[in-house]
Amino acid sequence: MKITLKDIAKEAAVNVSTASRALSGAYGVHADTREKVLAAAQRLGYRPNLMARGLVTGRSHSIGLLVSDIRNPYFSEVARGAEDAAFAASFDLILCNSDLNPAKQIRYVRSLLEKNVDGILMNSVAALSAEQCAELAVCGVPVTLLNKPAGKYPFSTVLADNYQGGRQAGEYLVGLGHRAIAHLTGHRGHGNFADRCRGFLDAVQAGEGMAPPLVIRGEHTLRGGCEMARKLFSQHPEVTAIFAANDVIGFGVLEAAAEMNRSIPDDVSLVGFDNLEYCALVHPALTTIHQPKYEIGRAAVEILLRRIRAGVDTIPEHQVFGVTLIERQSCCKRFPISAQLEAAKAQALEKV
Amino acid sequence: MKITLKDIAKEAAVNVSTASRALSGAYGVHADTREKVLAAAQRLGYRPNLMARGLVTGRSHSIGLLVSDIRNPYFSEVARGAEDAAFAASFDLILCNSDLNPAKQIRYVRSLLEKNVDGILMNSVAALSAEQCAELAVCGVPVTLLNKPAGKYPFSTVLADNYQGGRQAGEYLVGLGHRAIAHLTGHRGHGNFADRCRGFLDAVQAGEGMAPPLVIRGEHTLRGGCEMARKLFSQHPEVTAIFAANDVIGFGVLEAAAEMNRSIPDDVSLVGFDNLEYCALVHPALTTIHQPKYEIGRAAVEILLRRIRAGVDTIPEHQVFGVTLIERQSCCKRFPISAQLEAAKAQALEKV
DNA sequence: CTGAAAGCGCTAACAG
DNA sequence: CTGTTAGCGCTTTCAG
Repeated sequence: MKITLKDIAKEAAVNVSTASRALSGAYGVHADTREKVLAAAQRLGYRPNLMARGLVTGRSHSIGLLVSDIRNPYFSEVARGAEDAAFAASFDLILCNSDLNPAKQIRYVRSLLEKNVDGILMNSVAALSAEQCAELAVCGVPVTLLNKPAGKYPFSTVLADNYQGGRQAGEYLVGLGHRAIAHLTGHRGHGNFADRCRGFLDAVQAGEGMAPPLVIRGEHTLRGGCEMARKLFSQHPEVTAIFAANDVIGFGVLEAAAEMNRSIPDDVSLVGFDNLEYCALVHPALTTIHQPKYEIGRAAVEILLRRIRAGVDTIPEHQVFGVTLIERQSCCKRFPISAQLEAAKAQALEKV
Repeated sequence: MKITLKDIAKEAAVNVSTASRALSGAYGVHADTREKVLAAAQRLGYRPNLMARGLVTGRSHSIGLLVSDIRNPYFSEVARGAEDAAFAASFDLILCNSDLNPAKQIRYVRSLLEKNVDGILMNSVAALSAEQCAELAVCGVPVTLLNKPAGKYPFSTVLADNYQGGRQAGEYLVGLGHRAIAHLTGHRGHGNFADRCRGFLDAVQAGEGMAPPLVIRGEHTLRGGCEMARKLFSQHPEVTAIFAANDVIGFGVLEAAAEMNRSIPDDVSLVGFDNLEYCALVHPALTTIHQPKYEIGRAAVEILLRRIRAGVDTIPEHQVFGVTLIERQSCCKRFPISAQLEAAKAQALEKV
């Protein structure tokens, strides 16, 4: 038999509303009565029913977290940061794995809304149609997007500086002397990947004597990375460096390389993105672009929480986190055909 | 303005109760009226309020998942399996990270109960006191434990055959000729680790000419594994093999070995437990005991769901999954002092 | 088959 | 400061 407010009101010989006030620690209740109520609640082991409370207050004290797949260590880091921040604010986190499937995504959102979540955190609205985005925009609760610019919609966003990251990766590889570089990324329309790609392409195009960069698209998973790399290795022997749009893809490249007897970094250099813990453990250790995953998750719920308190109609916040290149063992210097060109440039510089 | 049942009742010119029945697809409502109601609901974009429904039905259609840390790839696999099963049954999953902290754990449980979750899935009640376990046992919702025998409490359980796994690891290492083997594990009282340890010790004790096995305890994380291994390498140069209680600890050993210039497997062999995806990627690839993580998560919620439907007072189910050793590159054959002994045995066998 | 009414447990005016 | 009174949105008897 569950203990309700009514029970403790009776026990303390007061009205339920008084009991409610006493327990919610509000003003307007005599110290003595409060004591009495608190004691009764204690004695009976009272636990409030949050559904009932939620029904009247309209808040559930829970937020939805929609990621493509929690098994991706990137998302488990983000999720942990998010959950810690939620816990600190006494909010619960409802975990949803969308697999980037628009139907699943929208079904999750609707279900979260039916449960009256106070806010939604989501990874990718990539696959969503305009109507679906519009539905989200007016759903009545604040939404913050992870790693995706909000575009014209009133969503808050928290992102790593994906453009700069892509650019740094590109510049690094170009600086190492690579002239034929491939980029392995996810399917088109994936927001953060698009920015990484742009940054990378800009860096490559700024290099001299570069072969036109090759962009290969596939699943952004270990399996996908492996498949893309197999294709690349067999069809494009000329490329000497790869920029993988995330570490997990990079790990797939490592697997494919081992399979096909291509040495990394001797035959081909590899740069990843995310700086997962496992980068240091794989062989060779993966050079990558670091982004603060845990902090992104935390910041995302903090921003969401602020907006929940302030109201959906307040203006959305945006936060971008810097990224840095972490050098490990997956890249080598190269002196390809353009070596002379570089030497000449060096001479020119010395004369100045 | 949110659309309620009342709105659609008015729109369809029926009573709310009729609308309710029509929408819940129940018997006892004329086909025509049902059509009318469904059409109205469609037109107005009606979405039921699950808090209100839950308040009367007493069910929330959500279950709590309590793990120590979702960043551990073991748990993200389990969580994904669990979430998929929950999604299939239209249940939501509330993610909680306990860090094995009893205070946090109990706070989560209480908060879940206040939210009226229909069931709880938890990883470890290790640190819980007897009273806390008792509280859980009578909390009113079914509980299923992951990787932990239920003991005397009425919890369902889903576990890998941890004893056999530990035993297989031990036998494998003994069979390879190792005579001084260490076991790196978590702190005492961690259910599944205890069984792995027993299995391992039994295997070692069954070996001939074995040095007494060394058991070192610490955090069951990469950091912890690293620390334990550092200690081991510096204080016990005689050990030639390590059984890590899980892969993550094993990864820590790899890191420590690299740091201290100990070669794995040439100087010391290493076996892990879990068979995480990253085992194949680390260097050297980790030999380990495979357990079906995704399936464990899925089975756990399926069992939980069955019990939710049948009632808390039904008898708990128990399911154990088999494990297998996966050979990779982290182990070497050894011919230590006891080589003669083995040779002698071999001769003896040949004569038979 | 359908409507009326009660109530899930709680909060929030509104009087007193 | 405290009690009374309404609901929140829904399901579920209970009559009709």
